[in-house]
Amino acid sequence: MGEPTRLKAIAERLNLSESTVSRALNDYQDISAHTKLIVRNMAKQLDYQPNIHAKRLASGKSETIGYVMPIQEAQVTGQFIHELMAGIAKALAKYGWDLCVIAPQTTEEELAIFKKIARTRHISGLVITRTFSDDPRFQLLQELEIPFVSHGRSQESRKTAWLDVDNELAFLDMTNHLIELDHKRFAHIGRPLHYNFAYQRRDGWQRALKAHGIKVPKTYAETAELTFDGGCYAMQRLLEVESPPTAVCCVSDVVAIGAMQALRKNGLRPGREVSLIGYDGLELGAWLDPPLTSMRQPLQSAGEKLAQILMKIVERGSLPSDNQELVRASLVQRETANAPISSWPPNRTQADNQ
Amino acid sequence: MGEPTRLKAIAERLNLSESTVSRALNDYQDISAHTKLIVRNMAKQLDYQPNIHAKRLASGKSETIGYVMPIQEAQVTGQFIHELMAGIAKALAKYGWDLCVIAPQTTEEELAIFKKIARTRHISGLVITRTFSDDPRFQLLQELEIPFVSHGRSQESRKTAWLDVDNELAFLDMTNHLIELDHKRFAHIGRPLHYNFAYQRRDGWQRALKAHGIKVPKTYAETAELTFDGGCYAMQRLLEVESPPTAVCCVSDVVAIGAMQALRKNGLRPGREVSLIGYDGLELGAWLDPPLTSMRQPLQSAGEKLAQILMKIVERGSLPSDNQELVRASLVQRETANAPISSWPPNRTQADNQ
DNA sequence: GTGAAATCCGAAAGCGTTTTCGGTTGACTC
DNA sequence: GAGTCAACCGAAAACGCTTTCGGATTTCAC
Repeated sequence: MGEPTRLKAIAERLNLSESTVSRALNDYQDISAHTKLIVRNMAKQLDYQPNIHAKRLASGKSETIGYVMPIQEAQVTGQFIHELMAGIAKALAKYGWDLCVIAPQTTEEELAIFKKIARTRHISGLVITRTFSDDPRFQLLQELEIPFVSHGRSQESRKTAWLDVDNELAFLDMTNHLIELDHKRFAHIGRPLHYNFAYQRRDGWQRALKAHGIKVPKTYAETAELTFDGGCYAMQRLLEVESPPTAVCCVSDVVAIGAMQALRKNGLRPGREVSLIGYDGLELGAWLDPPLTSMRQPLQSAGEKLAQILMKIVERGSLPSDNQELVRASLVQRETANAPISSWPPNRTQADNQ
Repeated sequence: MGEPTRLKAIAERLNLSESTVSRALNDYQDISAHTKLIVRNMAKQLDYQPNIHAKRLASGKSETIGYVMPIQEAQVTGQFIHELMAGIAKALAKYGWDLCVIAPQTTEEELAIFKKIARTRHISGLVITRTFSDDPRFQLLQELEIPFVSHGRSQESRKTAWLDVDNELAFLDMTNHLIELDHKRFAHIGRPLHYNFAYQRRDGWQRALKAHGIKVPKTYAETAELTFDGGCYAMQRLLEVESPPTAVCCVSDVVAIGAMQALRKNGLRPGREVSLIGYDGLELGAWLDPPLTSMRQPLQSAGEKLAQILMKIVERGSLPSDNQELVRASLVQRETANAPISSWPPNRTQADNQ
């Protein structure tokens, strides 16, 4: 393969100094247009690629951003993470930056890694996802002065950079869609604690109902673990209340899929007696019977945006608080959200007498 | 945050030279045990972290491996990739190596990136996945002398390092399982070309049949695109042959899920009239109705092994051809593989007369 | 035609490690 | 007690780039 081309080689060929060549390639102002041109041509001709380690050592910049890959909660986040990472990597590649994956096994390990990064600075910025409402990472990263951007917000994210889907709006849209289908009784399967988005999604649901003057019993606000089983149990409980809902807004697709299972077990068909909408827009929702209606957030483009925001902050000192952006999720119409049917729910007393 | 600790600081504190400190930390033979001890203690005390760029520049090693993340064929590879990457990252982290994600948009771009890496050497080895039977990457990487290990084989992989699931054995096991359930007519939905594993899986199915002296019509060897629709169409065709099969081995879970859909459309229930086994062991298979029986390969541990193999090759010059390993997939028993029922298939002439 | 101001480039000092090469000890042999 | 040999450490040269500083030209105004 031969030795790679060095700065030195270009300099010698052109009878220039290394420093001139370096500045020409980096587009310094004090190099003439003509010199820049011939240097660049020669660089191209020799297929010059700077030694990245020397560059980073000399400049003190690492041009590498880290992505903290969540692994604790595996539930179908795979697709999600994959698309997001693809977007991040794509945007970074345009500028020659690297994407380095960090996969801590525990939160403690994660925080320890942050501290290490703060000392070595071999990673110039971080993208974090799966944010919690009360998320220790936000404070630590700010203390350590590590530039970062989060996909999702937290209580602590007033002054930090983030990109988030407008969860509240998504659930407002979702609920409105069901209202337009002429449903009257709307339930919500949310998540008890922890994740920040859970609150926002429930709020969106509530706001839509309030805007239309719709009141629902407290029992309609169910919660579940973010798993298939969680959704299944929650739906089961909803079916057991006095007068069960005809439309259910689910905090995630996985939960919705669990809910579908509960419906089937009760002899009901999702989208007939009870309409369901999930959230995540997972591809696999299309493979179910019936295919799951859902809300989808853009992921690949979100990844690209995250990378761009981070580069802006790292490179150009952009203020984190100037980089907060909400994106809108869109409805993926499939077959679990339809107009209600008149025969459901059956008159409870009748049903009880059977 | 203060300046990070440098080698110099340790040297000054201990009245040693930087070179001695460096060699002490790197466990050179010509440094006394006592010196090593005090140097290490001081390093710990000052929380010393070497400047990674200086280290890599000086040593000429990058201690970074790249993972080529497939993005073209998104179909549910997300979970797959996620688990594999988690394993890779975990193993690398133990040795302080970095995992750098490369996400080429096209094959051409991928090959161009390889060429760039060959020149810069800023990545010391690659992990590639989704291998094709006729895969141009194998030859190029060998030519470029870039160390790499593949997850999956290719025609060209005789002399390269790989880790692969024993696809043939997996489908042998899968088919044997159905044979033990007392099925008599076994079909296979495979994939036409391209992917290497497709051949192996079909061969495993055929070998099991041959070993039991079972003969099946040629029409039982179906092929499909690796998608939901592909599986759906293939199953539909299988249902239309003279005497349809009672057990179907599917090349992937997604294909199997499509096949389930085709069964339902024909008023059949997967696992009753027709048994199905998928391949991949996707979590989502458990959420279907009925839950899909499948074969699962270890992914996280595969990732770890891949990383270890690569480090061994890069660091200790281990021969690629000494690093070829087959792992065995295991059956994930769920509910789509059961004993055949006597009422199926109906007598064809009867059915036609209805 | 002088001085000042631009314009352009080279010299050289880093950046923080690793690694080679010698040199200084002290112990050991006979 | 001279010579030999380990054992241990320091000096210094890399590694390949960036960036500051100043010097040499040229340009321009007057």
